[in-house]
Amino acid sequence: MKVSKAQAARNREGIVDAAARLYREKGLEGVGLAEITREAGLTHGGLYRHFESRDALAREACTRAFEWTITPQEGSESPGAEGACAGGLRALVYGYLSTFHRDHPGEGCPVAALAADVARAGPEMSEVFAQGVERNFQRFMGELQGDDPARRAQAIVTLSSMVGALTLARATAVGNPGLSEEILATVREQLGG
Amino acid sequence: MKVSKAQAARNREGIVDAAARLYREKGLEGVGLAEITREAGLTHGGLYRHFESRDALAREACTRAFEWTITPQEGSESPGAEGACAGGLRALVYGYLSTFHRDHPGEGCPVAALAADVARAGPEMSEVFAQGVERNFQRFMGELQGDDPARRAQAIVTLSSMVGALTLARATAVGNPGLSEEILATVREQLGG
DNA sequence: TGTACATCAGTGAACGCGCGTTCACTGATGTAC
DNA sequence: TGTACATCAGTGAACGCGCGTTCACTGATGTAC
Repeated sequence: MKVSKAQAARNREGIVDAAARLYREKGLEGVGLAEITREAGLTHGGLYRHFESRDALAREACTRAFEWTITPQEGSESPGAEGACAGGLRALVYGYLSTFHRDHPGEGCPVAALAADVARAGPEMSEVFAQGVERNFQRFMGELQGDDPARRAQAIVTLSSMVGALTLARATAVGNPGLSEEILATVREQLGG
Repeated sequence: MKVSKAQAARNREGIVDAAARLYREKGLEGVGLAEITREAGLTHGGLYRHFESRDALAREACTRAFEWTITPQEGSESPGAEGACAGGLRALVYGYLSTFHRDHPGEGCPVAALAADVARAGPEMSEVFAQGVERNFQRFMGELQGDDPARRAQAIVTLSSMVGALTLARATAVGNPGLSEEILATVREQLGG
């Protein structure tokens, strides 16, 4: 049956939200359209009223996932002995390299969850992704001090380390939990002081 | 038709080699058994004489991929002004964070290519992967100076940065080539001096 | 060394299954009068 | 404001396709005598 325009818009948002979460959890190749629409409380047939194709939905889901932001870890501000690290930055690093973030990719950083899939998903997806990455670099530069080119370099290096460490921690989490925790702890202490 | 034991062994190796390359190129979910056996010059039916299942082959392929080693980049030794970086290390970093490595995942680092897929592939695969990662940390520590716990920490941080930077560079390569090159250059100059 | 035959690596058709996509249909919405 | 009807979001069956896996079969290998 038909549905009000407002409800249709809400349904569309629900599909994008479900896709953004499921793709991060199971990978771009690991989820079908039936599962995504079911998660949004719909059936798969109506999906093409909203999206041209599976790839078009995946691109919107990727954009949506990039609206995610790191949750600063509470209690890691260390007001006394401040390391080689600006105030808010330490909490960001600790939040990103946390066991919770490692174990909840569906609500986490889209770069760590999707980058490898994106590299194989064609030019349009790569463009969407590159814009998200650039926006993250900009946002991260706001947290840093120093002159501009050096600030940007530091943002790139720090974010690369965080993405790499989280990726390694996830892949080793089940097979060698001690190693996984060691990677998280080592890199967050290095970056966060 | 039957085939000599020596030929059968060679065929088996060929399947594992093809799988190790194709999985790194297209992801664990992006290649079928038909394509892998075809690449090895065989048909798909006989695969189960050698491997219990698709997952068992994938595990062997992952082990095989971890036999890969970084090719040091020639001409990047910089014998005069040595940075904050040991001799052979600089060439390793420049080889890893090269455009060539970015564009040839099939013969490259299995961590950057497969980590995200491995995180979703179950406990046995995670164990295989964790062993490969640990072996890479050990190998990298051999290139570093300093006392042991610090050496290990440096190996973990450096490898995390390299994996993250290569992953980011690959995902953005088509959509924003300038950004992709900037990431590679920034991180290799930071790590390699 | 020669012969007879059991073994088994490899072939290719077939299976059930889930995928992305299409489409005839339903019925509440929203518009024209 | 009320009525008649066109619109179109959503349903669910159906499609062709490729997947992992199975299996009857082939015929060279390698062994027993």
